[in-house]
Amino acid sequence: MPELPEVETVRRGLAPAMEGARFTHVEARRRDLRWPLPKDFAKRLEGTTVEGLGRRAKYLLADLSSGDVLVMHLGMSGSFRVSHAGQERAPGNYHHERPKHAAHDHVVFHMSNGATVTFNDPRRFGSMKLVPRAKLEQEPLLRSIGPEPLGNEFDAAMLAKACAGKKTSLKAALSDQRVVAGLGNIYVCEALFRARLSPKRRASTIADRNGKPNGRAAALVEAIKTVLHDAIKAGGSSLRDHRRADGSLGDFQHNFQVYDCEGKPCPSCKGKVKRVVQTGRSTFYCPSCQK
DNA sequence: CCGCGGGCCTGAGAGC
DNA sequence: TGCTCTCAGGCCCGCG
Repeated sequence: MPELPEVETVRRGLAPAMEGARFTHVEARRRDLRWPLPKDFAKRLEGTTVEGLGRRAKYLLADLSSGDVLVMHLGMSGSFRVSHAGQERAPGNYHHERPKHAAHDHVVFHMSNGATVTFNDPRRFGSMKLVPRAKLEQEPLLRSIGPEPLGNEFDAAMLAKACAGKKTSLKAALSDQRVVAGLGNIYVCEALFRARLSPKRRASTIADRNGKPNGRAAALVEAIKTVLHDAIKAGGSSLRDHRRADGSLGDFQHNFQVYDCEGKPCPSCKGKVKRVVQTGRSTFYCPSCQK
């Protein structure tokens, strides 16, 4: 899945189909997602209107007229597709059959504006949950998530404070949603490269003894914001699963400097990009540029 | 509390 | 061609 730029791309694609529209019919074709959908999932949605579609970290949040918030996560392989009445019928197919479901189409929203929004997720690490708006603050899935990296309040002081005293690596710290929201394996690698910091460096070394930020913290914040902005502008990265809601691919994978570039020349020094495994996941970096 | 490793799933791609 | 193996963008949980 999808890290922050991919989720934001999906949100922007879904918003025109969902905001201001009512769920006329909901199909919960498979309820055994990461967490089982409740039996009354479809019933609780039908008849309600989507007042807004937002995002927090890698979660999509649909604010509903019923007073619930529909919390959605794409897991590793989840995607949404939007289609409109008539569009799904192939030319020449004059039988008035219901459109066929593709494999792994688990949830289908039929909207009052004629849009059909389909959630597809082969690995089923994705999830949906209905949470009363008044209880959103206490929602365990969201409660301990750190600052939004593109928000004004996310700065060097905040990142340094979150990393101060951490014995773990910068790679692990930035991947921790409690430190900063929305980064995953790709954008952590890319941000560290742009900040010229080693993924193996101890996280605490971006702060001084009092938890105040140093130049490394400032460079890292700048790199995170830049890489996320650029990736959103490109519609996210399409490696295996991610597509925009209209089916088109994101473009940012062409701008990877190190991610998935093992053995290729570093764009900066022309040395070789190296792959190592940290906490069970691949890390890509340039050992000579990133210190 | 912290940090790590396992497990959840399916599919794509490499190697034989 | 077909089998087996490894790996994949995330995150919760239990362990030490």
